[in-house]
Order: sequence, then C-alpha cells, then structure tokens
Amino acid sequence: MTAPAQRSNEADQLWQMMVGLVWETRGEWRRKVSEVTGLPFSRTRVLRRLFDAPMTLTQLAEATGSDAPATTVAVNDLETRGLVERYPHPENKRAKLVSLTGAGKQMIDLVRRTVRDDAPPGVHDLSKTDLAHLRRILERIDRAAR
Amino acid sequence: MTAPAQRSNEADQLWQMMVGLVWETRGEWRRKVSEVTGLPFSRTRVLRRLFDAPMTLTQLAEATGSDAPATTVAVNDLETRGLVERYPHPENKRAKLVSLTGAGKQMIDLVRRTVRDDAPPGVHDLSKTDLAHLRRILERIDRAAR
DNA sequence: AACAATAGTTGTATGAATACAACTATTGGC
DNA sequence: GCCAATAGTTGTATTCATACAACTATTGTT
Repeated sequence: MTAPAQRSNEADQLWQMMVGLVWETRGEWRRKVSEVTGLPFSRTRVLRRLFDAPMTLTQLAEATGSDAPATTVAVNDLETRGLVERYPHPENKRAKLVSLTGAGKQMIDLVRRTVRDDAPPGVHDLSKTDLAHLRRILERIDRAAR
Repeated sequence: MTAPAQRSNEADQLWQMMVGLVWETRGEWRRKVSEVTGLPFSRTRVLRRLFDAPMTLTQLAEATGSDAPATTVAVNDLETRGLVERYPHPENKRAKLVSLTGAGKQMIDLVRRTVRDDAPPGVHDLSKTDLAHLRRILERIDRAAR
C-alpha cells in the first residue's frame, strides 16, 4: 500500500494550488528569459543560485537539482561566456568555488528588470484588502523560506 | 523606448513574489509528476487543460503555448494511451474536439492526490485565518484563470 | 602506506521540447 | 467555381535536459 494517508492538510493543499497556478504560466516566462539572456534556461537557473553567494560545484548541483556532470558543463559554458568564474576553495584543494562575475550579476539584473511577467487577470481583480492580505502572507512565507 | 512604465503595480509585484517562491522549490515536482504518470511532462500539461472542457486542437495549442504539429503529436500519444479521445466538431468538419476519457480524468486525480509536494515551512506556520484568506484568494485567482 | 570517500571532469546516450516545411481537407467570400 | 484562410497531420532537424560510466585528484581514516 502506498497509503496516501491524509497528509493532505490545508497548508499542503493550498501550496499545491499555488504551484499549479504558477506553473501554468511558466512556459511563456522561460521563453522570455532565454530570449533576453541568450542562454538556455538551465544556465540562468545556475546564475540565480549564485547571486547571493559563491558555491562549490557540488553545492550547485544540489541546489539546482542536477548532477555533477551537468553542473560542470553548465559552469564551463557560463565561464566561457564570462558570467561566472571558478577559483580554488581555500580549505579544500579538491573543491572549487564558483562565483558570479560583474557581467553575471548584470545578467540577472537584466532579467529582473526586463522580464517582468504580468500577473494573470485574477490577481488584478483582487480587492485592495485581499491584495494586502496576500502581501502579508507571501512575505511571511518568504521570510520563513530563508 | 520600451517604456516599462509603472505597470509594476501591487498585483504584478505580488505575483512575482509568488512565482519566486514557487519557482525556488519547483525542484522535484516535475520529476514526480512524470514519475507518477509515466508521461512526459508536456503531456500532463495537455491533460490539465482538458480537465474542464473539451477543446479543439487549435485551442489546445494556444492554451499550452505550443504549435499545431506539437499538439497533434501530443494528442496522438495521449490517445494511444487511452487518456484522451478525438471526435468530430459538430459545426466544423475541419476541426476535431479533444476530450478526456475516464482514464484521463483519473490520471489527473492521481497526480493531485499523490504528487503533493510539501508546502515549505512558512506555509505551515500560517495562522488559521491566514490560511483561510489564502484559500479564498487562490480560488479567486484560479477561477479567473479559466 | 593503503584505501574508501569526496570533488570534479569528460564523454556518451537518450528523451523531451520546439520549430519549420510541406501536405490534405474543409470552409467561406467573391 | 475559384481562391484564400483555417484546421489538422506528417516528417524532419535542432537544441535542451538528464542520466550514467569511467576517469583523475585530493582528502581523511586506519
């Protein structure tokens, strides 16, 4: 028995809804991001992860949900394009740290500035108070996610 | 000038927060859906769109953001698997309507039941009233998105 | 010193998504 | 009846994403 049990509490169920809603609109967005950056989408995923701090290849692989070889290839590509650089890990000669170059950071900024994806109609139709509720709730979730 | 203007109103901004939150966690989800259904992900996208009502191929292509040939292939595949069926459009002999079979509906139910990827901690921590707010709001957005 | 585990690289294979050209069948306007 | 537009199909080519095997270099343990 796979026993679905009833882990289906309100929170998970709502999360599901949210994922579903967002997901439906992602195709377009991905396309735009690729168009603006001139990069395959998986590359920008890597860039995003590096925005806050440098990471080792292994950490990157973990963070992006891909494996080590794929990560190496992605970083090679990004390095060739001058968006990222590798340097030796200070404490572990096996490992390498990957960090964004200035150009890499600019690339992310570019995406954030230009690929504003518009909210679907339903969001625009929300009342002022509902928007306020939504903001408060999302901020709370966001804070907990860090 | 591309004139970004300030369409960046509250709604769009909140939407982007939502996307950001969901996107960061999207990791396993797609994989799980494919695993549970045994279908390429793009197929389940088609199924989802058909859940509410039958559509012509052209409408489907529009709704999924792919082109006509890709849609034909997807529908062929789904039809072979018995998840979907084509029948003639009552008013237009050129067009065909595609609708879910019983098995197709069950497939979507299956996904909804089994692939609930867990809500991040922040969601679980919300108060009862915030959960209620969130549900009401998401339902409203969802209804408008159809 | 020997050995298992970790970190990264290279190469290859496969499946998925996407795009395009070229075709048939039907429709509606003229 | 003629012709452009619409709806769908077939086939092909390309790029992406993903997974795996096999390898080198370093580390830490014993």
